[in-house]
Amino acid sequence: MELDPVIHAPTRLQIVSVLAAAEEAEFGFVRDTLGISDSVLSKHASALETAGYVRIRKGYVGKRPKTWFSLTEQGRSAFADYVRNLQKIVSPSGLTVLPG
Amino acid sequence: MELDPVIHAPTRLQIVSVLAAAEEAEFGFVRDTLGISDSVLSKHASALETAGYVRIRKGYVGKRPKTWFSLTEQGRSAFADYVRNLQKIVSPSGLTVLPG
DNA sequence: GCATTATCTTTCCATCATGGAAAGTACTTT
DNA sequence: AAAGTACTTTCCATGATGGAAAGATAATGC
Repeated sequence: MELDPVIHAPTRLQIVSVLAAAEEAEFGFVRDTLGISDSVLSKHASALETAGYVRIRKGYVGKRPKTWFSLTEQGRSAFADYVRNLQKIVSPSGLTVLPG
Repeated sequence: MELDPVIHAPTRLQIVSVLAAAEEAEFGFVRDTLGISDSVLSKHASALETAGYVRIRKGYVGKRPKTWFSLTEQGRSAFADYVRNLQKIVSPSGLTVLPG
C-alpha cells in the first residue's frame, strides 16, 4: 500500500497525469499547463526518466530544437498502480478517486 | 486544482483516510494500522489539529490515559475537496480502476 | 517508597525534497 | 556580432520527514 514517491510529489503527479492522457506532450505545453518554470520541469522530467517512467525525445521543428515527453509502459503501469493504491487508502472513507 | 499539502503528505493522507472511515479512532489503533512511531503520529496529529482538521480528545480507560482522534467538519470537507482535486488531476488519463 | 510501566509529547538531528534564479550550452536568426 | 530559442545544470535557501532519545504525568508492582 505504498504510494510511489516518484509519482506522489504533486508536480510529478501532475506531469504524469498530463502524459497519461496523451501519447506525447511538448515541453512547453506541459510547462505552461502546469504553470511551472523551465528548470523545475526539466529536473522533474529527468527524475521521471531516471525512474524509467518517462521517455524524453528530442527533435526539431524546422530548425528549432524541441523536446517531447511520453510515458513508458513502465510509467503507465506505475501510474495505474499508484492510482490503485490511492484508491485503497482513500476508499474506506467511501470517497473515490475515480471519475464518474 | 491545488492539492492541500496538509493532507497530501503520505502519512497524513493515511491518517486522514483512517479517520474519514470512522467517527473516532484511538491513538494506538492508528499508529499500529499505519505502522508508524509514536512520535510521528503525535506530530502529524498535532499538525492536523493546528490546521483545524482533527479533534484530539483525551480521556481515560480505567485509570490509563488514552487519546482519540476524529475529523472535524472542516477536516471532512478538506478531505473531500482533496479527493475531488485528485480526481480532476488524474481523470483525464481515463483510468478505469474501480473502487473497493 | 521506589522502580517500572503506560501513554503519549517534545526535542534533537540528519537527510532529503523542492522551487526559482542565474548561469551555462548549443544553435539560429537578424 | 548580438540577441533569441529551448532547454539543462548549478546554486541556494527553505522546509518537510522520520526515528531515537529524553520528558511529562500518572498508575501499578514489589
